[in-house]
Amino acid sequence: MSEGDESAALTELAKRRGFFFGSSEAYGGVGGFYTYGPQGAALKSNVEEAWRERFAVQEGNLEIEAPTIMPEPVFEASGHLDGFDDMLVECAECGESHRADHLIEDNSELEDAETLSPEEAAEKIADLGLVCPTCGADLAGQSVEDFNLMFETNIGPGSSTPGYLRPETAQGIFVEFPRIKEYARNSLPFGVTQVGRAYRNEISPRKSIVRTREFTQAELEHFIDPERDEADLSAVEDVEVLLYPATEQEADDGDYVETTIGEAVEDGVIGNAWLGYFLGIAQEWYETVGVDMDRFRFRQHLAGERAHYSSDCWDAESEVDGDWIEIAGFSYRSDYDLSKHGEYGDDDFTVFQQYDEPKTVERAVVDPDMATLGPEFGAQAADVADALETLAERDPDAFDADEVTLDIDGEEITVDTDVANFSVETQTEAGEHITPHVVEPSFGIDRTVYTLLAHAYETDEVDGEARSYLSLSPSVAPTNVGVFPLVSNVDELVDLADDVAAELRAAGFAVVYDDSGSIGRRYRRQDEVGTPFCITIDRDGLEGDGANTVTIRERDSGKQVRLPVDDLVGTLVGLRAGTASFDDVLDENEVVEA
RNA sequence: GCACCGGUGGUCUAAUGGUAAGACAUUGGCCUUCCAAGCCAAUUAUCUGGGUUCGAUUCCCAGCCGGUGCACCA
Repeated sequence: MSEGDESAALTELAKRRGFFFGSSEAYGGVGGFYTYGPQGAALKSNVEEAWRERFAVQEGNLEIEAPTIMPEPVFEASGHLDGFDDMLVECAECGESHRADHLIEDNSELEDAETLSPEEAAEKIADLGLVCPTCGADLAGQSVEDFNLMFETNIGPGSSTPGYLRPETAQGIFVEFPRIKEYARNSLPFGVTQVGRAYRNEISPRKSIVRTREFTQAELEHFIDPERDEADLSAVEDVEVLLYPATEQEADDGDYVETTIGEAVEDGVIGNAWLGYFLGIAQEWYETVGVDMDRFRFRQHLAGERAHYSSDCWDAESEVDGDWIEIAGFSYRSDYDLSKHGEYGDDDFTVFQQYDEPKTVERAVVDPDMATLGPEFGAQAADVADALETLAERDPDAFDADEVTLDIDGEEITVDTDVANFSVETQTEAGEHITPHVVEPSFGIDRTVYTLLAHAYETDEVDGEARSYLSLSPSVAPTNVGVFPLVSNVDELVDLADDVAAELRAAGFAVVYDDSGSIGRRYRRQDEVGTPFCITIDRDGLEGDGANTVTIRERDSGKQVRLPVDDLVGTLVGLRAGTASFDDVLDENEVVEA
């Protein structure tokens, strides 16, 4: 398939066969919002379930579900309120939009232009006589527009409690950390996952479901003690990956690095073992759900691309139509998020870590005699006591004298040393409070779905007829199996087909029953939505040696075998789980020639 | 948000200043039919608003939606 055709063909298929389509089309449509049709919703749900199974259940992590709307202070703490806010100025001549704060900072001494109001920024642009970097036209007089990528709303009546739709699911995890750490019995490391919607009021949504204004993320926040918790790479060290490190991206003849997780971590290509671990299990997971690993890579963020608090960051990228699209990000976020919420929020975002051996320390302490200080200093008494405490920590020798001198808001105050009740005590410290570091694998579910569809889209020829089909993995295919009576006007065939369909549904399979038109048309229909297996009930399955048998056809090869009805559920369970291949089924049963 | 291109049944296309053609799909019927078979019949469309005009799906303007490029992507 040539470049450019893939997404066009996919979009057409997606609309026609119910994977996804632009939403609210009856009202003219709205940019950046998509509705998943029946096939797409099932596929997406299967992908989410597969992610849960791997990243929550198998890893022993904790899944939560936080609200999509949170109050303003959450986003003040997270930095989204400021950092997500862009000031744009548009050139009247050529129509280019530029970051107003960047223009001002580049052309003046000002280093914090983003703190200016839009009006102030517009004035500044006029004062500095700034011109459009693209065409050189004067920008004076152009208005500066504030654009925040978060959707704003009001919580409750009135506008006193502004809230925002979360721009990423992660904040819900960070904000609830104080409760979750209790649940986790204050023991690091532990991981918390969340699968849910996030919202960004994108300036320009593009490429169907690749960049939308409402999307689904699956995020894992793995909390560790950076001093103690080391990643165990034994399960992933031999996993082969295609890496595109920052150094290679910057080099003139930069190339991919084919290596294993173990080697990449050892050589320092991947800067952090925890990131290496998650890259490894992500690589394997993507393969099981059906990403074409020849069109998949891990790309390291360039230094300028990374947030300042992140020491290393990798994206998982898939290739569609010649473009690489980011489908997951793996970031070492240090203690940035929890520290910020600890600073802004009321609760304790630290974890108490016990030392292996309790430490004995000598500590200078005071126990100020408030009965004396109170009457003497009145309202200042508490400040004096605090100052004594501070002094004891900083300069215990000061208490050797008869008097100590304190500096209270610039005022010199002298008190008798006795009043302080100074002593040096021997204390036992069992541990310390630390702010955990966070390793964040963050997956874009919609982009994963898009990749799976694009990578699964195939065309070939069967008996001279062109066909298109989706070679989706049986583990995520929206419909597991089609059930067809060969013809619809023979009661015995229809009855057995009904029974088979009911039995498979009872066993938990998504079944499509279809008795319309020719058998070939029914196969094509299922091929096109990626149904991996179709079961046909024919006359040979009703009588004689073949009584109570059916044929099962595999989507990609079109090959068929005949097998007893009683074996169906067991066979399909193995095929869906990936513990059996269709080749195994071909070996064990009578092959039906077309 | 800007620029360019586009918007006709479910889908893909055609045509037109005088209400729209085809293919595929879909539905019903015939047919004991294993890979989009055939025959008969049926259903379904000019993105929205304004303007020009006797008359606009067609021409003009604006908007919306989509594609591409720019910018943006914390």
